[in-house]
Amino acid sequence: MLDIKRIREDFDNVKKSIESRGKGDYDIDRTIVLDDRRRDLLAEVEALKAKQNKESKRIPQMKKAGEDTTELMAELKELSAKISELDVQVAEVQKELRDLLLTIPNTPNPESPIGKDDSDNVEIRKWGEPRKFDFEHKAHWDLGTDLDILDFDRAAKLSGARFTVYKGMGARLERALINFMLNLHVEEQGYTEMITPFIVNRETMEGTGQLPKFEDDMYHLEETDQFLVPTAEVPLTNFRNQEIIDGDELPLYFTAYTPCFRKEAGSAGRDTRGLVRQHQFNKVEMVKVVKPETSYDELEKLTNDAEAVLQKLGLPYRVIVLSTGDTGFSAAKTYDIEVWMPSYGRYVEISSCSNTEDFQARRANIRFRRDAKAKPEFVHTLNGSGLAVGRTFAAILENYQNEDGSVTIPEALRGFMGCDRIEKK
RNA sequence: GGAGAAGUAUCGAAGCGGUCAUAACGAGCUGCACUCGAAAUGCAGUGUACCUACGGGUACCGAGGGUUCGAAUCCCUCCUUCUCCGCCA
Repeated sequence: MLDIKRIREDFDNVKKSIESRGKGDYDIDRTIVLDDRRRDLLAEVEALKAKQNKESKRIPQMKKAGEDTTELMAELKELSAKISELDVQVAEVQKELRDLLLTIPNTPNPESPIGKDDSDNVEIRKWGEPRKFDFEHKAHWDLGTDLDILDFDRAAKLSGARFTVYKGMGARLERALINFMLNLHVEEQGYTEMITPFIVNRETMEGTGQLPKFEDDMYHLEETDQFLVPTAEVPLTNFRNQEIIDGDELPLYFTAYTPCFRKEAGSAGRDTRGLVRQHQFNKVEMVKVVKPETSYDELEKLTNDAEAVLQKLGLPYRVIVLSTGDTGFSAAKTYDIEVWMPSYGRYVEISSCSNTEDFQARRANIRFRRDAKAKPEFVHTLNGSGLAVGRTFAAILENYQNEDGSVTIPEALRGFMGCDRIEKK
């Protein structure tokens, strides 16, 4: 959520920045109109309340003095009615303003390339060389099915399209990846491991920006008005919401494995085969809660932390910075990490690392105090996948496949797997 | 799921429908004094947000409603925690 004060004071720049994302259905001009109205109403009602407080205090005094309070009470009753009326109006305007602010995306960082979509993203760096195959390589869905470690058909029978059953060494590999990633983040990169709820309430989803705009993409439990998490970013970022954190505690580094649930509404026909786009997938997520002046350094480190996973697995990747038009709703700046996927013949997104600055912190009300006497300030929050496990699984199958259909296990995973290859039984 | 109890500022905790609630009291924290220094002690200060004609004003006692001239206090709904029972990995 943007600061209404900032919108007021720097209106032209904020508006220009938002509009660099491309067309949106939000009306920024209206925030000022509503805020003006809010201020007027507040001034009016607060003056009346001041009078009400003052006059009401006279009643016990008058009673004590034996005076008649009937007239004053009648007067105050009228005043009270007027205040109630104005209070309703204030509440309405405030709600309308908040609802509007909740639909306005974050202002992109000025360094993000201006552009309308992913075609304007800019490659920052590359690591590793895509493998040249001297045999006809297969896609991971065929490899997985042939090795009998992935079962898409029976998953469809259980649940529907875009679900997968991992079987035998497939399940083992998925679990190995989760453990490998978590160990790396915890032991070498200083993150605190968390296991969070996979179901969260509406307020929590609002805090990170999934709601109110993207409710259609989320799995909703109607009876209790709760949601299946679309990413661990949601519970991890909101973990300290509504708190004023002691500055000495910062920065906070959290990591968690969760399954992620997404309806993938609007992506019909895209990536229909394989593990790339599922309704339920596993992900290890990293979240940072930091002081504002450090957040861009932290973003670089966060991105490096995610890259380390791919480097240790020996998977070729590139890092791109998203254009303003492709940057997510809550983010000010985002690096995507894309892994080389032979079946696609291109790099495929496997991690997304974002600095949301104070956008989520405002929504979730996460503040900190630099020292005992300082005023509370909003923190900056960052999140990044480290990594999407299913896509990593797919990348390993495809990049490490052998001519006979077997798959070599990357060095770093062998301790978790207890073997160095998966082959047909 | 059933019965009961409780949610007050950083923590503990008091609080009759108003006149010592701008939330007592205790602890913590900050500053000062005392001290070679520390402890102990003493004194002072110490919530958040919004509005502002910068003089002040308003709101917040789990959340949201209601009654009243006036609500932390009375009523209703919901949430959370604790205890007991039931069920259960």
